Amino acid sequence: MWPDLTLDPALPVLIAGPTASGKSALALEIAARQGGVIVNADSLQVFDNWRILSARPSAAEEASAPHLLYGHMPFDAAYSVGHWLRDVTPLLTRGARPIIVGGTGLYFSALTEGLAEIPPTPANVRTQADALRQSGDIAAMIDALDPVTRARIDTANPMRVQRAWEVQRATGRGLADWQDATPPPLLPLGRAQALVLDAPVEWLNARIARRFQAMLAQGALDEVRANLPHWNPTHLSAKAIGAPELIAHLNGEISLTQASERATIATRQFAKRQRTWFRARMKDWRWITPPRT
RNA sequence: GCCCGGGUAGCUCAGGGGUAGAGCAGUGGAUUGAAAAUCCUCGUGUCGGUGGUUCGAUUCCGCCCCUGGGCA
Repeated sequence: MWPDLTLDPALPVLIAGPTASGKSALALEIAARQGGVIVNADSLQVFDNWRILSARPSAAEEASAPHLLYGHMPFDAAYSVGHWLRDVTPLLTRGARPIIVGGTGLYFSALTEGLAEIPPTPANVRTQADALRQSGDIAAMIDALDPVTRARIDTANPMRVQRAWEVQRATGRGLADWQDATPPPLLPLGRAQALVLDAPVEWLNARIARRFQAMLAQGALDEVRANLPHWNPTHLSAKAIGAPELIAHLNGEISLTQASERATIATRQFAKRQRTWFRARMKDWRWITPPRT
């Protein structure tokens, strides 16, 4: 399948790639050939409620090699790149050689480039910030920032503004200042074998469409139905592509065909954003083209 | 066959005598704790065809073609 892929069995492997590009299959193949523990680097596959919809490895696949950080968080948990980095840290020094695989570019950047050690935002500060942002007074939040942070962030992006405001408010120190004090990375590129799957757009788009139909055939609708009683759009797990669409269908708002179309389009748009991230941030990774299937 | 609508960007449609514009889709980009999130950028297309009127027609008129509805 991957004939010319030579890897050092002792070095950690990183596998990034757009959704539906075949990352998990590659990870399994490497684990089968050389051993190692497969570690999730995908922000949605950490949740326990979306096995099918988030394209997590199947139970059989998980049984064929050790898998960590998959579905280990409850559906209503808060999770972020900071949590993930703390979850990954012990795995880098203990146990089998990690094969870290996922589509969340930010997680990989945090791992290989470092992440500022900013304390978590207290709930009351978050609540205050949510209220401010929702009141539409972004300008007031921008005004409260120090000049360096203000110049560094995208002030047209309310979420980036809110994040900077929360850090300032909660720690009394500017976001830019924190970022400038970022510690060295846990796993610099030089100590890993970093692979990016370079999937041709047309090939990937066809796979995306096919995969959503396959998810439905595997029971995605039942999986979503099971979430209906506790559905809450503000949960992080509710951001899973396809979840809001299938919820809308179950509520009788749109047809299954419409839901499929919307979910497929959203997945394509997501893959495009991933490609942009990888192109810009993973120039020094090893780019490999998946075998045609 | 007759009557009334439509035929404009990949899709849905707006507009209107001086060669046209929105939404969606798509493109490129940003992105250090919501990142499957969030945000920014980019709109030339025989305005169905063909004759005519006009300085000038995608816009008005004739005919033709396609299409939705109504009457027979």
